[in-house]
Amino acid sequence: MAKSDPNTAEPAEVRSHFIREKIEADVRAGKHGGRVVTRFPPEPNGYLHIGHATSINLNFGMAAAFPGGICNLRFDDTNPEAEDVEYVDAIQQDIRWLGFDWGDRRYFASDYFQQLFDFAIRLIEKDLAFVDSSSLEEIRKQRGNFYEPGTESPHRGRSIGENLDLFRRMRAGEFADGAHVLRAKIDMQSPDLNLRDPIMYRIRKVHHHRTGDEWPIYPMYDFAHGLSDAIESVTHSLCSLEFVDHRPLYDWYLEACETEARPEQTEFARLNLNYTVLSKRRLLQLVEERHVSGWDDPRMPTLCGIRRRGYPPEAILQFCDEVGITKRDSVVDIGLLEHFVRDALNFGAPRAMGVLRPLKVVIENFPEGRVEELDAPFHPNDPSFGSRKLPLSRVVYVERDDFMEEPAKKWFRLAPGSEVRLRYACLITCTDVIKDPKSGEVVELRCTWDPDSLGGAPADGRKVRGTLHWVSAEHAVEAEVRLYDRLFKEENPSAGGGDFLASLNPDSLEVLSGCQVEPSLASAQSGDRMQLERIGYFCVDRASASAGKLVLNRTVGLRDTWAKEAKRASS
RNA sequence: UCCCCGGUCGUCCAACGGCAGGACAACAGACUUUGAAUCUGUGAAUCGUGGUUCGAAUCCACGCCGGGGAUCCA
Repeated sequence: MAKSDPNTAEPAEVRSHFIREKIEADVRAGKHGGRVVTRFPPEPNGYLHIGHATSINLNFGMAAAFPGGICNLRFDDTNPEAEDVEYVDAIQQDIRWLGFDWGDRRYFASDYFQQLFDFAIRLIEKDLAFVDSSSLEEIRKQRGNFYEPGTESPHRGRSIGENLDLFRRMRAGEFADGAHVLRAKIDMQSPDLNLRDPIMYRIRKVHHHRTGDEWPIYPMYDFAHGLSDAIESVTHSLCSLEFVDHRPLYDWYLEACETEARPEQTEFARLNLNYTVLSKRRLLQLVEERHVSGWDDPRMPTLCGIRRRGYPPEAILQFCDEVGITKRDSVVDIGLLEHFVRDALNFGAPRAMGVLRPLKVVIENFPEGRVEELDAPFHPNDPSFGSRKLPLSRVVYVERDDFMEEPAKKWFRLAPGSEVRLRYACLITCTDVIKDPKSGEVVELRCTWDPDSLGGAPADGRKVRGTLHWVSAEHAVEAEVRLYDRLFKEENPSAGGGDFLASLNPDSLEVLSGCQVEPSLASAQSGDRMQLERIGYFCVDRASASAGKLVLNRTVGLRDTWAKEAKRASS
């Protein structure tokens, strides 16, 4: 076998990228004392999705790639209005699930509110910040626009003493929301609008999920982020491309505050995937408007969603590595993710048999009451998985789709008169087709078996092309199966500024009840993954426990070249 | 009209002045008790125009195309 077991295999050769190269060069040059400290900085205002996995993998991965490297988890919780502990908990769970560990280095930007405040005082004392009492509209007007420079605030010339006094009183809660802001004194003429006297603090008398009502003022992202990095002695602050324009400001704050550590910001392109949306706003909308059952709906691109769907974390990591890190903004085919999911599950998931849409088959020359116990391996190419016994009896179920009354060409499954193999069991030949007299629907097949083919191999060695999955009717376990398809019909649901909900795929979920699966699955536990042979990979949904029945989620289907050919022939 | 970042097979990534290569997808075949997996093979790209150079995907200029940037969000 070319590929070995994923548990023992070397990780695929490490693909380099410009950030890894930069860090290597920095370490070689002894920059930042030769240390590597990164951080993953989620805002706790939403659930993590597959796009975040790129950043998590990068930040934790780079830290792990260098001796002594560390990666902090830091919640960027400077805007209490949207943030919540619910998200903090979920985010931690998702990162752990991906396999990363921040040790005891779980931080919050809000842990630094006092230090940040002190930095702000220092900037005022250096006459690099001032309290502006302009209204929101006035400040917006002062900022100018892309084509016109800004104008200085009339309060820009306040004395240091007055600024200090005002800012302290802002902190003390003496003023109403919006009465004043603290602004950095930079350059209203700058072509980079971020440098036009950006706001550092605003008054917001709202409850913070960690600091409670202690602070009536909250720092803005640009001020808080770089300084938080500096406080943590982060060396490499990796973020997405939309912050490129903020880098001069990031550096300005560090310089102005004369921080000891001088972290460097480097930007990379965030992940885009076709047939899905990856914006917090849209994901939140899907949840709130009940287009999906929740954040962990298996159709969601959230980490909890794909976890429930059955995607193994190592597949996601491999996907991240394969996609790489660049500054180009690109759209990755969801098929690549599915490839890695299949790849991981092919090696890691035991096989089982289950019939989604049962068609009854009576084996007429199989004695009533006889049960054959047949040995079937849990994995065709890995004996370490062991095997189980499959009971074979006179009545079995096969997949409805595996029978064609008028077979297509190159069809080698069941059809009147055709001989097929029941996997690991025996050869059967279809002798009769029984239909519902009213509807004409095929309701039962009558077959005969070759008793000398027990186990699936005919005594005379004749070739039988078709092999079908099946279950013994009297031994089968009933299950509900949820078939998932892509959530959106369009490659880019958000294209053209139109309503992304318009491209929601109405067939993204199909629930099948009355499915029949082999008895060994009766003991399957929530989260267990398996391949249902010839159909796809599945995992046991957490609803199984409460529903009192087996509920399986289809993680991803098997590649199906027959379906592809059939589709081509019909079109 | 301003600033910033990008443009390499259908898609994603590599090639760091010296044979444009890999992965996914596609296609053809081998093997097969999963029409899976595996194996073999095929087709498929440097945005354009100039310039520098013995030699340019790579450096320079101009153009074109795409993305981002004006919140008391991050």
